[in-house]
Amino acid sequence: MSNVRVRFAPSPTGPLHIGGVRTALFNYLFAKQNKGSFILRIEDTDQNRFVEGAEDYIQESLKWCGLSHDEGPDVGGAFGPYRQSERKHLYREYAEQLIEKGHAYYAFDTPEKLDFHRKDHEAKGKTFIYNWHNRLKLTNSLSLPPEEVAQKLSNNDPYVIRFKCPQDQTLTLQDIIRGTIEINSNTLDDKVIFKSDGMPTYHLANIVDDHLMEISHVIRGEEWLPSLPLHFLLYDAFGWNKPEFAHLPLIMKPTGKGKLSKRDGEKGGFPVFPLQWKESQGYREAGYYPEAVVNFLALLGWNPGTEKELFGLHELVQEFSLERVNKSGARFDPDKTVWYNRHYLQEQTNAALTEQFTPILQEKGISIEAPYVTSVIEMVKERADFVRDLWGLSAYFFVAPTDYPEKAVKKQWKENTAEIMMGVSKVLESVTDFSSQTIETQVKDWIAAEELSFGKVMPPLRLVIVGDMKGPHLFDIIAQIGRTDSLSRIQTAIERLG
RNA sequence: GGCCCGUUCGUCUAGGGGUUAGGACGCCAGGUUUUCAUCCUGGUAACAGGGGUUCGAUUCCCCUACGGGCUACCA
Repeated sequence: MSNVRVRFAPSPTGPLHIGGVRTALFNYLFAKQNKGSFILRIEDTDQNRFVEGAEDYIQESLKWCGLSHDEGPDVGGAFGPYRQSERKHLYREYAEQLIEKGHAYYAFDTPEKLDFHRKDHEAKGKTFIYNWHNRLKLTNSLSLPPEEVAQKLSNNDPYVIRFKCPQDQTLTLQDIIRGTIEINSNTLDDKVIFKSDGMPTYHLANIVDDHLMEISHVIRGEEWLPSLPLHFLLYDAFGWNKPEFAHLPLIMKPTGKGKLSKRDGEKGGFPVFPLQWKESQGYREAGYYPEAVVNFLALLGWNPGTEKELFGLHELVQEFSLERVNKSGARFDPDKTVWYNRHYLQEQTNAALTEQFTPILQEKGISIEAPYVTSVIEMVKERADFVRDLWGLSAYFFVAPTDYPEKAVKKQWKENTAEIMMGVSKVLESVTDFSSQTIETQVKDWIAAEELSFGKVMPPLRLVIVGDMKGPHLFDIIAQIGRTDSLSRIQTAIERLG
């Protein structure tokens, strides 16, 4: 494929949704696979919906995911500017070009009037469509005498420019994912392409910019499929070559109806945004690795056709293909995202995890040398899904237990347990080389010598050392916390439990 | 309502005219660990329904149902 150029074109109206991240990802993968360019274009033609900080948020999100763009508002490029608001001066000329060619017309109908028509039709159980069957009954440069049109224009009467949709045509559309789609042009409406505020609508700006920026493939969400006929028509009206199109399936709610929304995240306790946005937490803040987010997003709607499902970004670039993207919407599965994160956490080195865990330890008021933390991590990391899980899994390595679960005490603390623990204390005091292996051998020898059973010694010993019936190999823990701490934990437990 | 897109285990999906319909997540059970978790092994569970076409359909076609999207001077 020669000269692939794709763009991710979000609107800065709020935080980037996880579905938007996937659209960006698929664009990125396709571009890189074909040695092409991945372009970021900001579609801010609706000044009413502009949200402060949204563009920065988009940039930061893409960066966090590792999806760097080759051209964009921040890095520039040969086809700039990359914000549509900064390209404003371009669009009117193209809209007027369409009018000259007879593909578009001025329309003077007020929003109130149109609203009335729509409500009126609805009341009668019909749908109001501004197109071939009624455009001559409405107020526009097709229905009005030329003098009156000229008059209105010179009066600066507000107007929009509408695309004149052709009549009685069967349009044949091509989509890489969906194949051939046929549609009757009579069901289409004369979309506004240029607004009365002097800005183009999405449709015009999109086509003009994709053309000017020499976009080769338009990869976007399925919500755009209904406007594909218009876009085809627009390209033809301008006499331009079309890019290829691929409409991605949507990401749906884990349960219930409709597409994934901010509310679902709040209800289900999982993020729907890559980064924190106001009160909504992001994947980053929730402790996800970007590798995990990229991996599960890639497999949501795409698969390699093999049983492999662990992919780094680089592997995805190699193996991705639009042809293997599914047609149907995919329900979002929060459990699987956790599973992916777990995988990427296990892949971290102990040193990296130590670094990631240290801030959490500091928050808990623990300051201890890194090698200690690293060996603790080595012991507990296989149980963790997130770095933050590490604290719950390892707190007893840093802080001696202060109380013991009632249930465990009841089950493990018998009449002679204190005495047995005292005996274990003596063994621990006498162990010369305080390593896990040595401690284990000597304690076991002692148990044998005393003719005790493991069940009478080990469970209560775990309870006093850990403060709970959980954790790694007990002798590893004892060796890790050291002789002094171990002895004092046993002492404390005897005092408390009698 | 109209237009368009879709429909394989609960979920993500593989597959494809004749298969024991495969994998993953989740769930359940067993094993390991004298703990908990991990881990290992196994199990549960699906072709939306009805018509065609065909020797044969889950696979191709049609209809229905269901799901989804769009239907703004929003993207």
